[in-house]
Amino acid sequence: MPELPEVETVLRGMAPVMEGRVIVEAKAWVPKLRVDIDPAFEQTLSGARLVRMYRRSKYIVMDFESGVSAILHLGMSGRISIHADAEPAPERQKHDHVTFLTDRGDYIVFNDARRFGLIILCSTGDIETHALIRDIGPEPLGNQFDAKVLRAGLKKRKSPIKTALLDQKLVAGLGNIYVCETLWRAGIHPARRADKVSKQETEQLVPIIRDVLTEAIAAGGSTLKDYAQVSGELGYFQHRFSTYGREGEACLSEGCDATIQRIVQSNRSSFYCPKCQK
DNA sequence: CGGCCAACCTGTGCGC
DNA sequence: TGCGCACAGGTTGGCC
Repeated sequence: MPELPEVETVLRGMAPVMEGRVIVEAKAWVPKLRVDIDPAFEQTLSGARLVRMYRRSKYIVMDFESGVSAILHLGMSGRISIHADAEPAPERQKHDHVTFLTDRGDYIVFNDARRFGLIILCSTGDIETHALIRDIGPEPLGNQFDAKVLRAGLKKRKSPIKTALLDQKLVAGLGNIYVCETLWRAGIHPARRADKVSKQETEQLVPIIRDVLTEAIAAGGSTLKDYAQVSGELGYFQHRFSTYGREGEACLSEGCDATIQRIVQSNRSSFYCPKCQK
């Protein structure tokens, strides 16, 4: 599920239910996900008031009034579901790892089959310098991201452009799906060396990245299996994929008669049109 | 440091 | 129906 648009969708579902609320009960049902869950997790957050939630790259940050923050990452298979005003408590499902109950009686459940996700505690003042966050590049939808920054990042890399755009140090939040979609719109072959992407192409990439992400957020993200939104509703951007998962199908570019190809780069599938992307 | 691969872990879908 | 394999939206540690 979770690249930037999916995480943003999850955040927008969680924030109205959690911001301003006291977490009456926080439960961690497992000792660790990708990293250890703080042994004091339940004690620290139970009774704490959540004052603000926001997204940084693919991380969701929850600031509590006490000065502690929780950093949440959904990994590959992480999902959040909200059970509004649930009484009695919803039965715990397989792979439900963390649960919050608010003072309004809403349950928030973090489920993650593969356990590549994480939830850690950190002082609110130390978020930006935390090892998970500090090296992340600019937010693609923010003011810090522009052609100049992107060009500087691409020029010093000899890796394929596909790999470079997946690197969170260069730009935050892109994952396999949205890099494939971006490169198709930009007409750039995923195997092209990053430092061979021209200045003009780099200038085009910036608004393309913004457009792809903005459109995906507006669609509620992409749903590959199960649900994307906290309510259980499906995102629907997957119906607008130009390349991702479309190996052997027709290129959607006007007048192009080629079919979408799949190659493997750094152990991940890349989908592209051999005619449109050079 | 840059670049590449394996590893983390479970589930699903497909060919036989 | 069952088995084995390939593959899945992310990140990182270890090795050239």
